[in-house]
Amino acid sequence: MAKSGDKANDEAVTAWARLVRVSQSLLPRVEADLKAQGYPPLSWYDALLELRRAGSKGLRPFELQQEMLLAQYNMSRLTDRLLKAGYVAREMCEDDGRGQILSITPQGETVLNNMWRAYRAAIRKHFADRIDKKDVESLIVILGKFT
Amino acid sequence: MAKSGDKANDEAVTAWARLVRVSQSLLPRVEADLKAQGYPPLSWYDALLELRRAGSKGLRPFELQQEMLLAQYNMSRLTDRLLKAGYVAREMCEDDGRGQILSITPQGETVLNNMWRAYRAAIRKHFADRIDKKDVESLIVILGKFT
DNA sequence: CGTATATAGATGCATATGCATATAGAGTCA
DNA sequence: TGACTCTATATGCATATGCATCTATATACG
Repeated sequence: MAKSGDKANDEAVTAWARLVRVSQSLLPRVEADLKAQGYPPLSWYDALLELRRAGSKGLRPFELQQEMLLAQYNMSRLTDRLLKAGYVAREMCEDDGRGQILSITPQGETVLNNMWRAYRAAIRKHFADRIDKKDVESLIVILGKFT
Repeated sequence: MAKSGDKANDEAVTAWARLVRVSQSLLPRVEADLKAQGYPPLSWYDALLELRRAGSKGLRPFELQQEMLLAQYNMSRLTDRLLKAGYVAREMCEDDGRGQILSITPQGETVLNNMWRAYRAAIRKHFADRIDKKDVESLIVILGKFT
């Protein structure tokens, strides 16, 4: 941040800086707690959660990729790892010869459930315990405006 | 997120999820704008900014590292890149034989200034233009409570 | 002093990410 | 149908990150 002579924008820059700093401070702590308990990265959790939501009809990789705001090649490689770990299953897509359909396996569901306990505890410890109810509600509303 | 039977904590989890999602959505866009204009990553900006703040007395790598919430080896490698680019200078520390002192070079100052224009524009476009004054102020207060 | 422990910083090796491009099937339209 | 374009997914190669460990100096303490 530097001089700009624009009060409103300066404040927005401050808010931006805090947003970035808070997330860059808290996310690694949460991830570290999960890792310390032997769990995979949060991206695995996000993918498995989406796949469970999708239920038995599964998801195409490109759908998951859009949902997770991932680059295509990162989705491709995350898929590899999840397949290798046995947490997702892949079948070829019948109506699109280029495509595949991913779905969560029972082992995937198990790890998702276990991760959720650890994740919830970490969110509580690093975030929820440090913010009051009113601020939580404000954040939900304000951040919810960013689509 | 899953069932927990705890209303307050559920809300905190929602706020957490939005915080993570907003930062994971906006940061890459901002970085992409900078990169499209030929600028280095934001971590370079942060380091150069801290070094400029420190002035002529410079900073020890470990101080910069703490300030930037970086792992030690990442600081070491960021230092390499900044040195190679000519944006920082390194001298040995007189009162600590293990240490060094980093300072920003004139080229570093130039790139910092130029990056700032692009960074400010990107913050405006992706963040400031999408949030109103009241919410900016709320964010500053709420996020400021985290450390 | 001498030994133990702590701190600053670097680095080899494994894994992850970004970038460019490849492959192959789908859609369009003459 | 054939030529073009578009979309879904994969991958080689370069760079970045994480992890463990190394070196060297500093500090503590008997």
